[in-house]
Amino acid sequence: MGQPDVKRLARVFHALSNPNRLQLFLNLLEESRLDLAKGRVHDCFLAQLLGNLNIGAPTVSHHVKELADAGLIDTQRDGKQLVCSVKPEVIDEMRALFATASRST
Amino acid sequence: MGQPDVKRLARVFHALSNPNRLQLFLNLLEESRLDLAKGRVHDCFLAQLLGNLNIGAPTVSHHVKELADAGLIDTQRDGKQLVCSVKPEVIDEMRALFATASRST
DNA sequence: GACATAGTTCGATAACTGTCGTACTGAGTC
DNA sequence: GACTCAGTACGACAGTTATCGAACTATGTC
Repeated sequence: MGQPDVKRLARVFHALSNPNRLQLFLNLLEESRLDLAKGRVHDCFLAQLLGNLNIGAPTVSHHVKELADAGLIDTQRDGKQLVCSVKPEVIDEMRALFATASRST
Repeated sequence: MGQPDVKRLARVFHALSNPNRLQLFLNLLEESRLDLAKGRVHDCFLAQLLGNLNIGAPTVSHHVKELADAGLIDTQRDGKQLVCSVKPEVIDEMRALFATASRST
């Protein structure tokens, strides 16, 4: 028994374990929230997400692929640009994981 | 804005990015839940958490330290044994991070 | 076709990580 | 004190990772 998805979960966490990659993801998450507030679909170009980050394009590309492989984000091309979006399922999974946990009183 | 705690967050995720370490943490989390249900403090000895894990003592010790360094757990000695407990604050932090996020459907 | 833009692929490399075995420490028991 | 038990410290080693620069692809514009 035991949870059989520990490996997959670990891969998710691993994807978030690099500061730059995490920042990338948080930026995207932020964008998604904004877009939800506006009631439209989030269409976030990669270039937008970089803002702060001080890393080269190849590295970014690599990070995006890692996030996608871990199932954290979806990507698709729109012309020249790459459109990124957070996968809600993983968010739900995270929420579930920490939901029942102990609470400080 | 930009969150200044990205590095710390990344360290937390990093601590959970190894399958064995994650399993260790999940076991502890499970124990905590059980203990909360029983209305008593969680007093989980390291040895209990191992059950499934197929790794040597030195490695376990190393992982425990990583979890503690990342602020995920607290440890203290009780005689010969090591007592571990999940730090609620981090759980809260995680919950907050994923709380507002997009929801499917 | 020439050019620009946005991202990718391909090594290479320095740094980090997980695991181990061995040796150690500290607590408790006889 | 001798012994066991639970965990720790230390070094070593194989494997992984983040980042880079250079060359490449694909899309769109002139």
